[in-house]
Amino acid sequence: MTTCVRPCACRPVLGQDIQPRYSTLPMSDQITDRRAKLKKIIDLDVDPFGERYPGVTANADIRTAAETLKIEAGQILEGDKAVFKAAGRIVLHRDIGSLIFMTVRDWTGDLQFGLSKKMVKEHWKVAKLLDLGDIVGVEGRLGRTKTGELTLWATDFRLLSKALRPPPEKWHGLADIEIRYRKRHVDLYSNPASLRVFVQRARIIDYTRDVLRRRGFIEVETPVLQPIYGGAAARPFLTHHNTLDRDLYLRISPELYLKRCLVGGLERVYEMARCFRNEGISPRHNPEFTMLELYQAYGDYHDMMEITEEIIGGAARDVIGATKIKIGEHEIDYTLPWPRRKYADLFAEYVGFPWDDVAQVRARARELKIEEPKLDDAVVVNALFEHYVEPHLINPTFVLDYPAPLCPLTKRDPNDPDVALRFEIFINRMELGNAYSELNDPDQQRETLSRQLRGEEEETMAVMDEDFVAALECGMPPAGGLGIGIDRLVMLLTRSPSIRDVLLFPLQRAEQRNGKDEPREGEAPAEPGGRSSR
RNA sequence: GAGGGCGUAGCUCAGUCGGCAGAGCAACGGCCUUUUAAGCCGUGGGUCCAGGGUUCGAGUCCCUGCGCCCUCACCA
Repeated sequence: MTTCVRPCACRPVLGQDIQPRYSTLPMSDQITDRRAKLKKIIDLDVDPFGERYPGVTANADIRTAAETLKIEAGQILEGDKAVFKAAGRIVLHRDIGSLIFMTVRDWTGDLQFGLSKKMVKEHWKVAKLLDLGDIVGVEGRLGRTKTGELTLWATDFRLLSKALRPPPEKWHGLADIEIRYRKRHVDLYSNPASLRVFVQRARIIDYTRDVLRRRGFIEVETPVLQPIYGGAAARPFLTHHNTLDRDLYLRISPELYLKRCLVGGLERVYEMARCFRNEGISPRHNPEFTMLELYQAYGDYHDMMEITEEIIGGAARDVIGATKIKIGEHEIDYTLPWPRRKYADLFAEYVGFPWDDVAQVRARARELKIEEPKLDDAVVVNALFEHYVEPHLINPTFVLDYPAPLCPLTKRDPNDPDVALRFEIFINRMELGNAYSELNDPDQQRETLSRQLRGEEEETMAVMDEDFVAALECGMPPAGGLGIGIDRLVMLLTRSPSIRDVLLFPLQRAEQRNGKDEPREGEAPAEPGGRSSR
């Protein structure tokens, strides 16, 4: 049992010990100062960590209300309509003797609170002990200062939480990218733009669910722990269940389970699926990420194109409120409908010859120093496609009808067995979604899962899942299926250059604690204070 | 995994040719009833990411390690 890390029943301890005995962290001078203030506050018989504070109006709503109230500069309004209760974190603080102005931020925006010695009376002593970063609540009257700034003049004020650590620099916020990812809580409260990204992320996901609900889909949850991984070509994470004494994989895709749902008669299903791939990390790749997958019985990949447009184009229009959104150097035009281009046509257009001209494909690959002899034809073709075509796919573009060997889970074109009825949606050169007319022929499925492409590493190769094929043998309706990378979608719509900017807590390497960071739990605390040294 | 860049006060950043470790914000003490990144006077604060080397002398040059970012590869 570790010592108590929260002031709860042991709160009086805080009043006695300025150096709290539970902390293993080095105490900077600023933290020492704040703890000294904490003690003073407790000595004033005030709870520095507040309590329920009901009836708060959001800062943005107070601003809206103020527009209809017509407040003159220098005026403090009389009457019930001017009384508001608000709360938030102090982000700017101006102490002018017996008057304090503070800019207080909640998740809707900022509002100036005004505290005067005369108005807050017995609370004044606590008010003088406030620091940047503290969370406060105020009940008061709306007014404007003589410079016209909307101000909530406190008649009552409460300290709702003392901040024992100082916030980052008030103007620049937290800029160090590494610390923004490692200490996201600090990033969120000091960088409003970061907070907004995650609010918008939630709205985009809500919007997606609304679209699917309107279309009659139900949300299901399928296993993350899977005895056999499948549904994509990727290296999995391996874990182990002790009681069953059995190795399990973290899913790389929910596909094979969602298709079992189709077999069972759940005709329209989707999942916001956290997936895990044991691959490299990049601005577009995180080991865990969120993929929307959905399956619609009796549909095909054309239905999936409609849904893709409705989700992505709709979210741009209705959540972001724009049909054109700039990211990096490009302005993406989300105006619907989006062009449908055949893979074969794009290949011929940008590479210069047909994709099924094996001799030319091999020759070009050799020029690019692709190690083509080891690879299957289709893999080489796709390498050329990625090299020559994908850089041109800036505005949303559906790429249709892929070489069949690349698509083991996709129905073949009845008129051309070399082609699979699959599309990928590209935006800003990035693959955002992937959809099939789903293969529902169990014999063909068994065959495509058995066949391995040269050029794939052993771990990423499709794995035969007999249980899944047996499910297909029970009869799966013809269906359209779609996967959309939610993180990538959020990146595009929020203009975020890295997937880490849209994940609250992206995976980071373990810290070795050289330098700027703090010792971990259980390690010896550094010498407190530091003032005496040197 | 390969290549390139970065790491200095709590935060944002300077630091010239190798010659006393700097600024702003934040903090601390003082003044101030209308501030807007408040202002003014004063004060404290550094493992220059870590370890080694070169040198009379290293934040600076060299080597090794760690972390982050970018590009590439794998992948979505």
